[in-house]
Amino acid sequence: MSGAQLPKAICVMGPTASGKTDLAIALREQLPVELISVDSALVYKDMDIGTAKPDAETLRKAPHRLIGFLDPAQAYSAAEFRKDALDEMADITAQGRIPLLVGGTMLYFRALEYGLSHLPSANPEIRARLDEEAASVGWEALHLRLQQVDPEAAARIHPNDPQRLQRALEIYELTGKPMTELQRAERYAACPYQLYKLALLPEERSWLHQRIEQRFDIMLEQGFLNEVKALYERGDLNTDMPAVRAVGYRQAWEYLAGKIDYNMMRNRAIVATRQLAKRQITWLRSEQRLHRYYAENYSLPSVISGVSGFISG
RNA sequence: GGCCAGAUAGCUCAGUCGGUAGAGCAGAGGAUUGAAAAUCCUCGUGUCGGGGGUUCGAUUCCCUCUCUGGCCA
Repeated sequence: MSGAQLPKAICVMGPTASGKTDLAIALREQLPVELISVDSALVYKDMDIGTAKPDAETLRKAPHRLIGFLDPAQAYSAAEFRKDALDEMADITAQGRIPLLVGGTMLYFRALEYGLSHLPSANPEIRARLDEEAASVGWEALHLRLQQVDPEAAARIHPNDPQRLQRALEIYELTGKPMTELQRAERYAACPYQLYKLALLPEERSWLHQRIEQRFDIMLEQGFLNEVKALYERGDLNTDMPAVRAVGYRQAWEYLAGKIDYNMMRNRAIVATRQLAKRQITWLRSEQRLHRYYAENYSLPSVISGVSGFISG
């Protein structure tokens, strides 16, 4: 139903450790595509090993956009991603190539495809104040307050979900309008591209679990702890920052702070990665018009022929 | 070899003054609009180590065997 004249773009989705990067690089070797990363952790500089960022040599041969451009002290957002990705996509399209978006941050894919409501961006002062309030009166009290100003949002947001509670209250303070009302209004234009979405999903969860564990041990061998130590010793980073909350980094941080021992760090990091993969898979289940391939044993030629059909179709 | 303490959900453990059991973690399912690798919600039947005894009834008491710690030789 969307215009056939729209430029094309490809999405390669999948949970962490499913082999998305390898597939994207293989596709780039055979098709006129340029890669854009869709990953909330890969945006950071100095976080290479623990985020499983493609190494320098790989990036030289197969450049990825939206990788390693942000300092770990900075926050990023789905809205910024959407804008940055659209800019990169326009650039690639102007060169006569096709954007291939690869990653595992499903909210970013959604924001790109379906757009976002017109909402104010995060306001650190208001958030800090709400945190203080919550510390003294508790989030339940703030949930009650939300009930007064935006009963629908209060009904949707669980009292134990501080992050969303805070966001809803923040929006109300910034705009004087309930978040629900703003979300009902029209969203920013959705993606002005024709998307071909494919996903790598494990047929057996245990296969992914094994890969996750092996990959973390390789990261440790590659000096993951030194990488985190360098961040830790900067002194200006803390565990409230999105970068430091990333899977693996958070656990390594606790280890460096002497709060947990090495084995606990390793186990918790692996567990956190499995849980991340599970959430990613949950997103993928509800994804519409998705071309699904088994991560364990898909056939590259058949993926290529599917994508080529889309490109020339 | 003797003595003591254990053996209960995938793991760590609680508990039943005898009426077949429950937490945390793990795991699974779900939500997801400027933090999203985040933040939340829901889900717990397992020969209560094996065998025997007492009892209306034993995972709970008794005996015995096996295994695991610790102490003494």
